[in-house]
Amino acid sequence: MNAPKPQRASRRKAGSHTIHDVAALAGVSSITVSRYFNSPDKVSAAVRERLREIIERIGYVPSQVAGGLASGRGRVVCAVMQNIASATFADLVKGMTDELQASGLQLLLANAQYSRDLEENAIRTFVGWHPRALILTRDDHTPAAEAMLRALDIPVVEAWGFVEDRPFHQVGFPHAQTGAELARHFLEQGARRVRFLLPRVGEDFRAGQRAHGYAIAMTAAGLVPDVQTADVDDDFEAGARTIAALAASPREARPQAVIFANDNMAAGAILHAPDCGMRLPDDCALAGFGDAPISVHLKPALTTLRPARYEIGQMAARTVLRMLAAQASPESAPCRELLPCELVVRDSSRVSPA
Amino acid sequence: MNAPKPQRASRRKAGSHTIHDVAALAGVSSITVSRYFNSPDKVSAAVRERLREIIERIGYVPSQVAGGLASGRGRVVCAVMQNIASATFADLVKGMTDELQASGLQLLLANAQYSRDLEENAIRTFVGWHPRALILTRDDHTPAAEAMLRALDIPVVEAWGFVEDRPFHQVGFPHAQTGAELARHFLEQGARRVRFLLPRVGEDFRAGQRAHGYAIAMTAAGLVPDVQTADVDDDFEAGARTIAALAASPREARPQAVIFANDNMAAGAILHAPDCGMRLPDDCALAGFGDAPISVHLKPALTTLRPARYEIGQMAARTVLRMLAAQASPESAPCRELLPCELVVRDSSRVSPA
DNA sequence: TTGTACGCGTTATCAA
DNA sequence: TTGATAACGCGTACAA
Repeated sequence: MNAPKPQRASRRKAGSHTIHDVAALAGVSSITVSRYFNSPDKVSAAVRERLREIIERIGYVPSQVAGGLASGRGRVVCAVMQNIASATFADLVKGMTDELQASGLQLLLANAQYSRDLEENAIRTFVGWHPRALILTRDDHTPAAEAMLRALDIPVVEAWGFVEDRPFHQVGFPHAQTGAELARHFLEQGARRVRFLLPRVGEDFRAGQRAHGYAIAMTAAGLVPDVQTADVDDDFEAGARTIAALAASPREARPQAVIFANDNMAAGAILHAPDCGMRLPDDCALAGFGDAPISVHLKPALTTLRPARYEIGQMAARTVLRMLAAQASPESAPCRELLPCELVVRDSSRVSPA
Repeated sequence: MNAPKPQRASRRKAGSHTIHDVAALAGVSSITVSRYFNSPDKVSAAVRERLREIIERIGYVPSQVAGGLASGRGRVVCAVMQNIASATFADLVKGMTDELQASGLQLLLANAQYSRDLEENAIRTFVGWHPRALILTRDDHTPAAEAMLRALDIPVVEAWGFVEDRPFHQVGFPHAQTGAELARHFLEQGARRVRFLLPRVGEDFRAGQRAHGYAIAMTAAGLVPDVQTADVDDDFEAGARTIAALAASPREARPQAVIFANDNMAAGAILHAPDCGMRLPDDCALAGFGDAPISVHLKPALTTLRPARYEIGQMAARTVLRMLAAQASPESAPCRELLPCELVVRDSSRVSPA
């Protein structure tokens, strides 16, 4: 007497197998197949072998989507980069993926292009993916983003920079201090006139932080900071113009040393120096930032700072894994991983006696 | 007289809202909230406004995981890169994300490090995510990978290279032809002795393809190909050693032109040339590949090939979007998008009269 | 070691 | 325009 229930059309996609298909073929229940993947030791060796063969034969792959929904813990970690295509962030990404891959976690990437608003958008999108953790690459979020992060209840890592008094894990190095370190490198050699050159495109706010550190160090030494900004977008060209301008001014008036905000600007200066009759480092000492592959091959070889890019990405991922393994409550104190940003002294930064 | 059903503990996570929470607050059913996001025009303006306010207030974000499972169409596109941290692949990734982001599609990345086996692993992992499309960066997959791809029933794009007779969409350029183009550039200037220098680390098989194209062009001109391999890993160092070796051999014996497999090797040669007393391009003409930012600033400026990296990534994503929009059956002929790889002639490649 | 029942948060289908 | 119901594919809780 059963009223025939209206038969719903199955929404299943053809071609794709499910855990039930495997179970049916093996003559076991689907939960056994689930255990085969998630805790194989709870399945008898005989069944295990039978399942292995069937899974291999039909090419079954468990659905991450269904699994993530059912368990409430998807295998996803999200990261917001500031400029995916730059060497810095590409190296960070490689460090993260190398580390996460082994744990079966997928990295979801977004690109914020140094914009706080784009970062907020990315975070909002990521919330919908219910990630296990979030990796960011700045610490000055929009209020809305900051509110979302605090409400999230998952590990949040701020990588690349390294600041005090944040509620989130820090993995990186303090940028301002590295700027100061370069300044002192020149001051200790007796230089008094040291300039800092920022790129015209100001989106990389870390460069500004390094300039700030430089300014502090200069002031502390009783000197006047001399921060200038390039007048062209292309970093190499900016460096070339800088050295040309120096060549045109009398020796007593020009800086004894120039700190470029990045290696490309410094490389532009070094490559163009012969054309202006500037002999480096005798006529002017130089330093850069980033330890670009070419910096050691320039003549003179470029003094620069070497941030542990790959290692920061790796450590950010490792911190995520540690927090997930520890089931750490978000209340516990955030991790603080200080990674090296080494001063690499080469020929370009030798200050000539006045 | 209802037998009290054993009350199951809810597995819901605290803090996170669901579509039902929103529905309850608004006094509508959950499907209406679903419609608010997926087809707002089917919801009355009054309800729409009420929902907007509530969603904003509690910070609700729809679950991509649940939505993907229910609809069978997750908002995911997967891409397998060969070396995430290299400028080439970083630019490709940026092109893809820029294009996909606007469509609300998430890019899942994997790194195969030029290994076919790692690529197969990545594809297998990606299958579990039920992506809407797959973007690969080579065309010579393992048999198992090839089988998976053919069974997948989603758009598959092979980007960066560009070959014939593949069942998948092609977006890129033919690498062998660009090698031949460089060879002809020198042959047309009257050079007879032209060398091709490969990096020692042979993982970038595209360089090998360019060398092959070079060899064909040389043979076609009745000349003997001269493909050599660097004896150090560092590309700059390899270039420097090459120029030093040339300087040590008599002019009649050494090549009139050298094609370096990438710009870094060529840059190493140019930077080291003055130290060996080599005057470029008079003593030897040079060319590279990749149009690195520095190539135009070297002295002499480097002749090189400029692949449309970003545009290839962009076009790969665009092809994916087109196929998804068209609901194209996998049977229809694959797209073929040939993107430019322009020869950029600068001073370094001027061949001196014999 | 294996199985049953149900829930995860959303969307497709059908009905009103 | 709105809603009730079932289904997506899997994991958890509990029972056997």
